[in-house]
Amino acid sequence: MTPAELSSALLSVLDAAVASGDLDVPADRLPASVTIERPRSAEHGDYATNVALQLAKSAGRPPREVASVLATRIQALPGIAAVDVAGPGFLNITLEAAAQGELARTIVGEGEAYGRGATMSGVRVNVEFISANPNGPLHLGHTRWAAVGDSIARVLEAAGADVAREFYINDRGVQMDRFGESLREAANGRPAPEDGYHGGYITDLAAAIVADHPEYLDLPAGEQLVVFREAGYVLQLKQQQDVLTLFRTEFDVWYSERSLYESGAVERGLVTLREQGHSYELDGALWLRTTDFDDDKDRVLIKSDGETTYFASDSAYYLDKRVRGFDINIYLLGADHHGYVNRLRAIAACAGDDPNVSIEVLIGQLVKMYRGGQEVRLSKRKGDIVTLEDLVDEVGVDAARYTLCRYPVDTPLSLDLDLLVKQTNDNPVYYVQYAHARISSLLRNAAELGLDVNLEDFDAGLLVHAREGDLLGSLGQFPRVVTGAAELREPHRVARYLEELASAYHKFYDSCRVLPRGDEEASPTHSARLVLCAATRQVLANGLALLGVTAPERM
RNA sequence: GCCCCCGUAGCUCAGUGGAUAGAGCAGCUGCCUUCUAAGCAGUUGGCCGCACGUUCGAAUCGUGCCGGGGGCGCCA
Repeated sequence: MTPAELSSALLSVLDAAVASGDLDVPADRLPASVTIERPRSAEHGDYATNVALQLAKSAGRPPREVASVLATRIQALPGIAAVDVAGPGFLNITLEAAAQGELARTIVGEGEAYGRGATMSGVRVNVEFISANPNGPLHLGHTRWAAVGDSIARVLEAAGADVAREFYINDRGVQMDRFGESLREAANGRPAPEDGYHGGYITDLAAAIVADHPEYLDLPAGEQLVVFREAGYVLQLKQQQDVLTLFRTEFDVWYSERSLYESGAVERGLVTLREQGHSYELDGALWLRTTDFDDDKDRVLIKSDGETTYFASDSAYYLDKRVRGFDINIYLLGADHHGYVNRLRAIAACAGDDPNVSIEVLIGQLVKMYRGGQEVRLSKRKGDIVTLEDLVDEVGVDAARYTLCRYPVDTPLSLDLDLLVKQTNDNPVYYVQYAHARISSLLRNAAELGLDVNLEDFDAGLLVHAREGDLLGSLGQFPRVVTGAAELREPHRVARYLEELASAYHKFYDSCRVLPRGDEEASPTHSARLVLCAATRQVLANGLALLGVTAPERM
């Protein structure tokens, strides 16, 4: 029996109790679903529900009395071993071993589909993340969004949503010109301009461009800026794309800011905003009245000198996403962009959308990094940067992705590079991966003994050990963890869950022998445990896949 | 000044209003002649920043303080 099945069974019990008059609760006070949770302590049974506590007021009776009415009826359900009323009115439910053990069969049968759901089926979601300027390598901040954004997309897909991963290329504006200028100066053997970029990558890029196009150096300075800027753009974007592929983060859409202008999207966007009546002219500039929607000041779309602002691009970009038919547009932005939240929401509102539905801005706190006990400062201008590529070289894709996904994004993150470099079990990713490798090895050994994972002869009632019960209980939580992570856009819940599951497995492994020893005959218990192992391996693999981390067969 | 985030064990951090607040690391102590010891078991460690409020029940929700970080542009 899965937790979901138990929950709906309890709802039926509730309805029956009300229908028969045992409980007097108005129909509109009945819950839509019954919450089931795993008690922390084993003495509180396999599952617990607080439904009696919540209903006590509507029923006009003490919680324990409500609980006791329900307990009698729950006791009569198939697969229930015991029901206790505890504390202020909790119902603690213990399942029969066979009912609980059947979960292993369900998981092995469903395979990769176990944990996937349909709660967001039919919802079209755009997840935009990283969105860097193509004028330098992706740094550690971008790396956090790469790992988290991609995992959010994976978790949403697992919940049934139709997801597009999108990277907005900030390829317009003065930063690009500074980039071109810095490349030109480097190509000519001159130091970078005061407000330009200084990193070693500039020298390398400039050299690569000159190698391909020595004739660029013969052009006038103004033209050199343009050709170096454009050639650098192409090379740098390609480098970003390659490193993201290495990081297992694939985008469905690379959306160029320039293309908003070339395609007429900006024009169309300005027309839409004017039609909705929220733009106006003042002092020769065109403004959007975002203060109508919680922004603290109106924003300029077109400056008095005729230039469009970055905000105009943002508006046009949102309106273009809208035309493309997304129900929810998720933006992952750094903490230094929190001032953008209200104006992005105001864009949606000005366009006639409900920002509470169509726009979600996830503000992530910055990543700090320590090496040798000293904070590593990041500054792209100075070239003193730790790139995504550096991090992957040092700790590997798995450890990097897992570590970055393990924390909620609104927590500032401190990474100790020395610790990550060690690749010991200081890093929980190894603990989880080790569990998967351990099971894989065990299943290989089983195959050599001629034992297969056999669902036909599987006797769930043999899984009676306390550690087996704990493991089954943990396995049952997975679907709820996935939908919760999707709804809350918090993939770290998957990582934390996997650590719990791995722990439950290691404990089981320590006290329950799976394979027959020596000359021992293979018993039905051995077979049943083998199915339990296979189920655990499946859930570990499914969970790691949601984080973009590999599930190794051997370590 | 206004806005956002954070404050939980020595350190890094989990904890979607539930029962005795958890994990890893660090410290101490045990467990490998048979399935991976990257493991398991035990032990040490807490005014959940402070106060008041809402609730049957608050680390969690509200208000006010205190402390730390970040942000305010006809910049991009």
